[in-house]
Amino acid sequence: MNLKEFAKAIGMSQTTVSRALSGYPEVKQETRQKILKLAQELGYHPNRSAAGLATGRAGAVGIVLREGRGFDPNTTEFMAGLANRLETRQIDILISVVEDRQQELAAYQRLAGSKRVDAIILHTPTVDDERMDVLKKLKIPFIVHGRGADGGDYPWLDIDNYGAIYRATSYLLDIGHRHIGMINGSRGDVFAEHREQGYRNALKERGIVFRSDLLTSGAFIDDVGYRSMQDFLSLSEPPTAVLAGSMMTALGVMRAVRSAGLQLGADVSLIAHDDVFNYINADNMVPTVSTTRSSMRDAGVRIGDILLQMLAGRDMSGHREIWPVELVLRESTRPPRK
Amino acid sequence: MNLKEFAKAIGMSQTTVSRALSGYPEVKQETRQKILKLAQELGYHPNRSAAGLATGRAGAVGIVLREGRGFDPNTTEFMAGLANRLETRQIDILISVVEDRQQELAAYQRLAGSKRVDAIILHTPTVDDERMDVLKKLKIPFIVHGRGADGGDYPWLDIDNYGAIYRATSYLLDIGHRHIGMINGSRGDVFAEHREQGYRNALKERGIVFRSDLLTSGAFIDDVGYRSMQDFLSLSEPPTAVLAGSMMTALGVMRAVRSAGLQLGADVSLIAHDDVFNYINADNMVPTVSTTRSSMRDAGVRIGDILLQMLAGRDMSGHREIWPVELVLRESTRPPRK
DNA sequence: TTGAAAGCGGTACCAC
DNA sequence: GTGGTACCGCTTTCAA
Repeated sequence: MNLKEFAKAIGMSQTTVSRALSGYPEVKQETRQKILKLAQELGYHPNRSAAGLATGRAGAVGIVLREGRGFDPNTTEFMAGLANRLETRQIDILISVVEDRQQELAAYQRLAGSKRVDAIILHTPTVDDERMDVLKKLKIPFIVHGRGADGGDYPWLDIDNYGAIYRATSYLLDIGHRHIGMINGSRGDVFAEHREQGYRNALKERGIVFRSDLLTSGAFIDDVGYRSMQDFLSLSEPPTAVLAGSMMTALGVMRAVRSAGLQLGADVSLIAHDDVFNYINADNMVPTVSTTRSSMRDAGVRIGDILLQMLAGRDMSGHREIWPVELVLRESTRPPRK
Repeated sequence: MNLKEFAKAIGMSQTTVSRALSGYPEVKQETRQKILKLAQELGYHPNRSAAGLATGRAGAVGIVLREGRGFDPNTTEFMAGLANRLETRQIDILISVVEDRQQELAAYQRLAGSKRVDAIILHTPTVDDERMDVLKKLKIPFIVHGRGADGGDYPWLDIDNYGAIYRATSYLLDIGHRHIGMINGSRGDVFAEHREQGYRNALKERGIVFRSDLLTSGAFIDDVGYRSMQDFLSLSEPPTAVLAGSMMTALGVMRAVRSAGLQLGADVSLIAHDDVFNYINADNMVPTVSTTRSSMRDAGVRIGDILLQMLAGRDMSGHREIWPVELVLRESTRPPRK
């Protein structure tokens, strides 16, 4: 059934029906209620393609994920929050998966050019990220989860990665650690650079010399945590405390510590960054793991909010948000053995 | 730029341009190449809403996820495969997130009614699943990942959950275990029922009496594994081997075993089902974990294949696929202590 | 507050 | 092999 048929069936004009269903104010309250009810009963749903063609809006936002990186638990958690928020306005999320940067740019071209989405969400910006410029040229609204190296003139929302690691490192120094290892995110990702700065500055302020053999970087997977920790433990002067970039990394670290016959907390301290997943919980580990905590899901919800405002035509170009990160101390952090 | 403008700019008719871009055979090869090149250069992309309106096809498939269940690592892995396959034909994936079954059905109504998607992917069917009937009534093509309790007359792809657990259980019995715990998926999910059948039948064939205190069920999260295992260990006759429904569950099991001062492999054997994630690896655990293995990602790719055929108009209604599951033995399985 | 009708940008039938 | 043009179903201006 289309609008014409439906309007005829209930004895109204197409115009009035369309207005009633789209919530325009000029329709009498009573008329709207009646139409809404009838649409429900007869099962009439406006055709999205037709509406999109007429309005120029797609009613969807796009997000492009890179093969092998995209669908990790982090992104996933973020999307759950995002979807949850957008669902309230019937805005759908359109997902594309690409293999490399090249293809990603092509995907933006396609999504924007064919007007398949009204806005785009960019995530995990890198130090030399060209994507923001590309999207600007394509004239499609976008928001960045994370931030560019330049903190550019587009809306973004990021957590305080610098502050989180600065505080975590400072805390470890406060309780006496002098050799602190760090297993960071991938080199070139802005958030990882920020974390490294936080780490280095905390060390510098206490006059501790930075040791390059105590810093590794890589994807947030168990294996990277394991190998990095093994490498650390084989050093002539191994770290007495370690910062892990994610809970997955932390799992690997814990594994390496156990394999070496050491005890977490007692022999080696650990603070991991926790994006808060429901299927893996720092409080449930043995020992419980200290974390710098920030909810990926909440970030998704908030970005959904901002997107909805952008779609409503509000100018959000100057919007920036930096979320503080909690430091939650648990059993995995103790002063070093004498 | 729209078709009219573009066609005029390159001195061709709209018809020819449209046909060339959509790959219709009647256009001369040479003409097509020229048009393709020009479109690229001038940055012309057909408007998807307009094309959708004219063809009645949306160029997207939909998948509805339930809050708190949807975006787990399993679904996520599946989607990566799916997206990868659909991308080759520029079919997008549209995601909706809902809170309960009620809302899920409403989402299908909306997706189908407004012709936002051309097909729908259903996953994790339950024993009394009404969704397949709803979609049939909505007359929208769909495919099920998993299968209904009735193995109904719609396309589906599933792994051999029954066989996987039957074999795993049989193996444990073969090497001498007589008390085998099972931490299953959520009650009511068809795959979990199949697994339970496999478990029970293997026991029955060896004349082992089923013990209800050795069977638990719940979400595939670390915590459920931990608690279930703790409960098992507190029994007067605890199991000497355990089947875990997922790798997340396995992590919890391992935690409980360690907490109890026991050693995996030596004191308690473990076989976990592994959907193959890249960020957590059974080979990397200590000890390495035996698994029943099936790639969620591959299933996503294959479902993408089938969907593309359905969209091409092929009748797939009788399509069924059951994938075998590998049993991979590692260090976590050993004969019970005497 | 309601209605008639002109687009929105493609597709695909029909003619050449 | 190529081109003219009547739709596809909704939104929104303009008029009543």
